[in-house]
Amino acid sequence: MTKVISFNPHDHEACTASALEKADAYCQKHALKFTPVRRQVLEILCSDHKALGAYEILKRLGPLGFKSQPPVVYRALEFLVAYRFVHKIEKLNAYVACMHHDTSHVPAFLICRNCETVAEAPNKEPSDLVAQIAKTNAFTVEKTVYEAEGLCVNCKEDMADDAR
Amino acid sequence: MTKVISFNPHDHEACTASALEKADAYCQKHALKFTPVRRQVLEILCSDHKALGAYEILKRLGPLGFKSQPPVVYRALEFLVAYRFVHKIEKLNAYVACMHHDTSHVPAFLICRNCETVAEAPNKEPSDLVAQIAKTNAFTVEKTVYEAEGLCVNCKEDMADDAR
DNA sequence: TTATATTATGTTATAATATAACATAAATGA
DNA sequence: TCATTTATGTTATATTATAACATAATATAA
Repeated sequence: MTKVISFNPHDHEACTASALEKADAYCQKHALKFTPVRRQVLEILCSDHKALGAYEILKRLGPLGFKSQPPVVYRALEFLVAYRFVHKIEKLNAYVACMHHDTSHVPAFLICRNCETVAEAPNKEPSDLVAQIAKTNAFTVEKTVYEAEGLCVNCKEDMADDAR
Repeated sequence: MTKVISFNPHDHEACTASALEKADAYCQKHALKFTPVRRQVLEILCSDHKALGAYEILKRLGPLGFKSQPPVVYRALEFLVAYRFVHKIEKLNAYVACMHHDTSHVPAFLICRNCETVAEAPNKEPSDLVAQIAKTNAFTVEKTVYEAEGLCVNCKEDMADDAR
């Protein structure tokens, strides 16, 4: 189990560029239309490892020359979520760019309640727990939501510092 | 790992009575006010193993003599969720009565997209997956959301029958 | 027991999230 | 080119949730 990128220093330009390139390539390959709004929404979501609400994204689309009615952003999100370029964080009713589009993964997230960073787990296995329960009960799992909210290591350290 | 109650035939009267009794006892013991609205909301949620939206609950409160402004139900839910008598299903923005209040458990759910039944896992351990990621990243987990959506065994059988 | 504080409820208004429905335009396919 | 599908434009509205302030009920302390 390796470390998540979001809580650690990294070349964020490269991280964004990579996500966009991968999406570009995937859409090309599968004849999907990576239209300007769709690309821009993904780019906005890549700008930071935070989950953004649909209306926050919409607000940022405006100055970039896009229309700003809700369906504009919800349609783009629908596309991006359908093809897994973006995940919805159910706990927050908000959206994050996917960090591992190249693998068929079971997304799982760590959400820091302090800095609001959302980290996507770098794993590929489904949760043992849920998989077991499903199996025992002959339940066919189609979609999963695995989200843990708490404090990331950076915020814990900051809080410890403040207490001094 | 034992089977969940919700997808299997069971004495639902007893199941409801037990949930209410446990809540009663717990509130008594901890000097919590299990007021009429709070009790009624729990009873409504116990009526079936489905998740109900706040406004659906509100609609059912009306005929029972309760006020029907949103804060009425949201406050009751806030109490019930805080003390774990009820869980929120984030995927559905809806609420279910807790089936295992006697244990300090990590709630995990199986949601049937066909019959809408929500089953709470009868386990007590956190998800291995999320626990591992959290540990690797020194992340302190405070709340978790584990939800799997799919088809329950009953609905799968029904569909197989229909196809014949 | 009266004063005070706390907790719960009543009530109005509104914020935040999401979709329906129908129109037009652009791209694709026959 | 005509027909079909897919994407976008636009208006309206549905759904979920909370803020803010008032009153009432209950608990606590003097």
